[in-house]
Amino acid sequence: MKMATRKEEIMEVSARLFKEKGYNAVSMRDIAKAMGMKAASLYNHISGKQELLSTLILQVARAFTQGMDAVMADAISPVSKIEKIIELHIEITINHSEGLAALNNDWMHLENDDLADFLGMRERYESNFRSIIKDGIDCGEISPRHPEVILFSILSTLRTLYVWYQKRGKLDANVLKKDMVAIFLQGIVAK
Amino acid sequence: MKMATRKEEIMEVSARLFKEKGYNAVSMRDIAKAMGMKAASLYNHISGKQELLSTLILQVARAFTQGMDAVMADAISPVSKIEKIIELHIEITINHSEGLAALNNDWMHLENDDLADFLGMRERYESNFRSIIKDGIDCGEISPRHPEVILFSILSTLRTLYVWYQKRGKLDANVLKKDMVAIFLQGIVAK
DNA sequence: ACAACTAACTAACAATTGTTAGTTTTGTGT
DNA sequence: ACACAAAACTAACAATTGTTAGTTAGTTGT
Repeated sequence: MKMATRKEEIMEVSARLFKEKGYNAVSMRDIAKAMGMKAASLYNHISGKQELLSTLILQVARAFTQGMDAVMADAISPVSKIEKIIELHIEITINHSEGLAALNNDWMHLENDDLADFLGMRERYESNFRSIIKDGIDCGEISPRHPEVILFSILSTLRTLYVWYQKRGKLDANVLKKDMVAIFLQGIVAK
Repeated sequence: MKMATRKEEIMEVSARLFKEKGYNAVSMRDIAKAMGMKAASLYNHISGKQELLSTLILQVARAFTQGMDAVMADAISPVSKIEKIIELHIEITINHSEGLAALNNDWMHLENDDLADFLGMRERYESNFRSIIKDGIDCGEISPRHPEVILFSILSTLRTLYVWYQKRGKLDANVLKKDMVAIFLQGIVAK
């Protein structure tokens, strides 16, 4: 039985609103109105506004961490790892589209341990990605450009995927993956 | 004489704060404190918080529009145009670093005409970029991938440039440009 | 010295914020 | 039918928000 708890409903609604206007521009009363109830009633299900944000963000962050760990454990070439990372981002974009906006735009409003957890995961993620690129350059599989530029070119695109994915009328996930891999690996110039 | 007016100082300080915490998380009292004065005193120089945001964003948006117009007027190949666009973004990133954050993250808090102006400029910009890519594909200069995927891959990276540019200890603008052009045109795979 | 400006100040406002306390309604198992 | 828990409600709170009014200090031109 696919029974969504009331708490999960609140989280979905909040995620949608946060995505549209940002964490600070959404009031508890806004969330309540979208749920068809009064602000005070929300507190029967959640501890506060912060919980909404941190649950949302850390959930997605853990999905990334977990996915990256799997990629790192795989005994494949650096370029194949990058392909897997692109797949990972597409999959998370499809399944956590709303939470991704909060992660990208509102992580700085996390507090204390939640903020530290997030930053830790982000740093580990980037550092894993960086080492994949460096390995690729060292073994001659990847062109010897500045690793940081490669990293941020790919990562910026992957991180912003959620903005485009639904706006541009549902391009198929497989087409998207194939084209993105082609662009980053072979470039856009016809040969 | 390089005399910055008080209003310009306020705009710089606001831009810095908006970049760190986002428009809605910065109060007029925050801005005032950073300026070493009281919130009410700000109103001797500006009309309100909205003016700060719209001035900041529309200034940068106009720089983009102007730059794109110049590129479109140039009688060069599609790929050369894309190179020029990359240059344009790097230049704006260096000169308007702070305003870029507001443009990227807080444009939805613009009101009325300002919002309409911004959306108009953004749409025109993207549509110009899209037509350059399509021209390139039509004339065989660019690989026949989904144009939308090419567009958003490049544009996402360019738009997020400001986040990385200063964090990663000042990599030279020329190196940055050379590597980014190489990555998008030739890809990252060694040949 | 005096008038005119500029730019700071203090004090206060109405609205909105997240949240709590206490109460009533709704639904479920016995 | 009754008890119990879940989940909604009303009312209110202290704090913070953007902004205005009125005042005072500092600078400049004559």
